[in-house]
Amino acid sequence: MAGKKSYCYDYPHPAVATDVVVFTLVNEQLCILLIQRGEDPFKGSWALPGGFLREDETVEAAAARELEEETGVTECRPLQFGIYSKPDRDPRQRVISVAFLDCLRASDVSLRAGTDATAAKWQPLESLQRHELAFDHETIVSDALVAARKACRETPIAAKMLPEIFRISDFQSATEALLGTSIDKRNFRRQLDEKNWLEKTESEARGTHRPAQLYRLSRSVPET
Amino acid sequence: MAGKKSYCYDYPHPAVATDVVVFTLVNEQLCILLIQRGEDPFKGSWALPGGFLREDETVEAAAARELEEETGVTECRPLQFGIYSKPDRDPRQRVISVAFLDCLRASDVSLRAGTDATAAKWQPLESLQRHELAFDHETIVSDALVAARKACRETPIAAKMLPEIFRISDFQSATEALLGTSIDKRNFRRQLDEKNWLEKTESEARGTHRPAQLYRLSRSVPET
DNA sequence: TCAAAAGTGTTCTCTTTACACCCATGC
DNA sequence: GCATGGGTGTAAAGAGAACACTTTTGA
Repeated sequence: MAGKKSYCYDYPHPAVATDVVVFTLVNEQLCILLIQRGEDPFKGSWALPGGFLREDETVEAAAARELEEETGVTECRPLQFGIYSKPDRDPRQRVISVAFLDCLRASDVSLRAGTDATAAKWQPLESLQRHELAFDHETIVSDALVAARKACRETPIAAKMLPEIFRISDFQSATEALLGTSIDKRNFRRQLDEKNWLEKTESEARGTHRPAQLYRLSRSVPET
Repeated sequence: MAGKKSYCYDYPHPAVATDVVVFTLVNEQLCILLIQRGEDPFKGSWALPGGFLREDETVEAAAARELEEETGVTECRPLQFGIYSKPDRDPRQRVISVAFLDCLRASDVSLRAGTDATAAKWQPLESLQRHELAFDHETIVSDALVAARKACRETPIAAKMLPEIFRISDFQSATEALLGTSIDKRNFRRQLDEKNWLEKTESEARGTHRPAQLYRLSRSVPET
């Protein structure tokens, strides 16, 4: 592609990459997106989606681009939560990774094996085993979970895992899945209407029960 | 020094630098450390201390090293709070900056002009004018202040601006300077002894008033 | 009429804020 | 004895946690 051009500097420059921890719900279970590496090192292992920073983009833009490339989902605003810079974290060359997280709907994602990936999957966090991930991605995932839990108290990020319109109880389950705790229904609803995160829609959800008011994310909302 | 060796890669690699926002108190006023640039771009302007990441160190280590080089203060643990990666933020070349902050005692610092700096000074934050700083360092400083204010609610970081032993009222003034607010004395003391940040020393401060108990930072304390 | 989920208020506890006086010393 | 900062408690308001029953629908 790039021919044989090479880029030279007087001092060593690290490669800079972004890694993205993508959370979603599959059957009410909190999962993260993993891709299977098609190249050494760690060929065959599962790893976080990510890639190298390009010349003309910020790290935020790089993370959003990677996310779109791996999932087909556009208009993400991944949240930066860490930097990983141990000199030997990648055995090939020095790579500094800027880590991001985002939540999105599993149904919007068309899992696609990327350029250097052979497969992709949604991995339930609960059944993620130790030493299953490449590089230091285990550390990144566990830091991401802490950051996501913090974020979902301050922003409606958990709603990004839901359909465009949803019931309050859906939003509560999503939040509970992310936090790993259960929340009292009345307290959850009260705190919710002190914020301005949701707006009513005209529709209701029907089922073998009382119809439920449906909501969507407000337009004027603190993004991630 | 390094001769004419050069480092080549198949893809463009950005330079990675760390910038450190160092807070201290000079006459009860909150100040930050600035250095005057001896080279273009922005020759003669004031900027944050910082420098490039070396091959064998993490960004945290690089920030600590820079801090030591510019101030002579060892054993810092600067706190990472941001990344600045706009492609054109440095007109010479692409530089990504990982930003850190720390608090330290002005009396421990021997201000020294570094390799590419002609001078260094403590700049009172209050009298920092717009457009006075090089690059995007104004943004970095204002983000640092937000991060430092958050940190001083969670850790005794403000005490790092004080002598090794100090009165509670000193700690309160330092906290107030950092927060830019005044705090009720009794509330401050009550909240303080719910934490385990300080331990009593054997000594007292005397003056034309009732002697004051002196404290030091506890050994087992959440570092920055 | 039953099963299933929706929706709704009150009490208690804990945290945060506001506020004023006496104490020990040096001069 | 007076100026200076040190040290202390209580009440009110707000935030977070605990807790149970009625409503509406579909089958």
